[in-house]
Amino acid sequence: MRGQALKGHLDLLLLAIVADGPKHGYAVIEELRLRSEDAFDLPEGTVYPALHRLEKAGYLSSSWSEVQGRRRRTYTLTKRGSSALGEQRQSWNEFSQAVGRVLKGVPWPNTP
Amino acid sequence: MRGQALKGHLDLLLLAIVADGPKHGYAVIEELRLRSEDAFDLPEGTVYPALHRLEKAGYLSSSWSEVQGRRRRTYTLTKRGSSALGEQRQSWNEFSQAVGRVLKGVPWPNTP
DNA sequence: CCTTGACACCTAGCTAAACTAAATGTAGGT
DNA sequence: ACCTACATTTAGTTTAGCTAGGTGTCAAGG
Repeated sequence: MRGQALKGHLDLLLLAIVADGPKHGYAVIEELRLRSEDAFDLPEGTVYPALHRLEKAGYLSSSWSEVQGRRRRTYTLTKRGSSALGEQRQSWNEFSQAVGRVLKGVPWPNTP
Repeated sequence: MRGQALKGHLDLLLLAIVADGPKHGYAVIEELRLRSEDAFDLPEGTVYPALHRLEKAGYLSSSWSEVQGRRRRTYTLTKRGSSALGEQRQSWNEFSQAVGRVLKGVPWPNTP
């Protein structure tokens, strides 16, 4: 599934990563790859704009720092971001369960 | 979740519906709403073009008929569509499990 | 009779998300 | 000197899903 489409669930994933502690963009990418066991190996051009989007939306805040000559932008989950994460977890659950029901086949109870 | 984004998993859902027997577009929409318990209530502008896409891709074949004065285009899953469905089921499973792992938090084993 | 709503199909055009493909720059190793 | 890993940025392409209309049949109700 490498380099595949995240299709609208990227925000959820990013918020979930940052929820476990502030991280800079590059570290978010690594963590996402690590946690998903290589399923999500996202290009920078996907993640960085998404982080900007989330900050603009007020879900993340960022601050610059310099570590060994390299500048980093570290993101922290805001309060709004935290509640957004909660909602998005919820809707992911509903979504994935709904897909499960569709894939399972006919919805009628057993008619023996 | 009504009127929400399906984001790339629509093909899978449509193939799964038609896999349970040939159906015309309108019936696909109803069946999808039924099976998902109202989670997926898709506009025609979403479903019809998707069915056309799937037919063009060789996953569905269609034939016209007339039932009580109304013309219907009925879609049937092709062999290629059937194997595509198999693959897409698989990749849905991997995808949803990967999301699950990310949402669950840190991937390391318990360190007591 | 005429309107409304369910049935049944179609599509031009908009939007936004994910990606490609570049660019910039530091640090460390060969 | 060059390459790779680290770290960030963004202009531009693609495309999926949706909006918002259009066409037409049939049955029911006012």
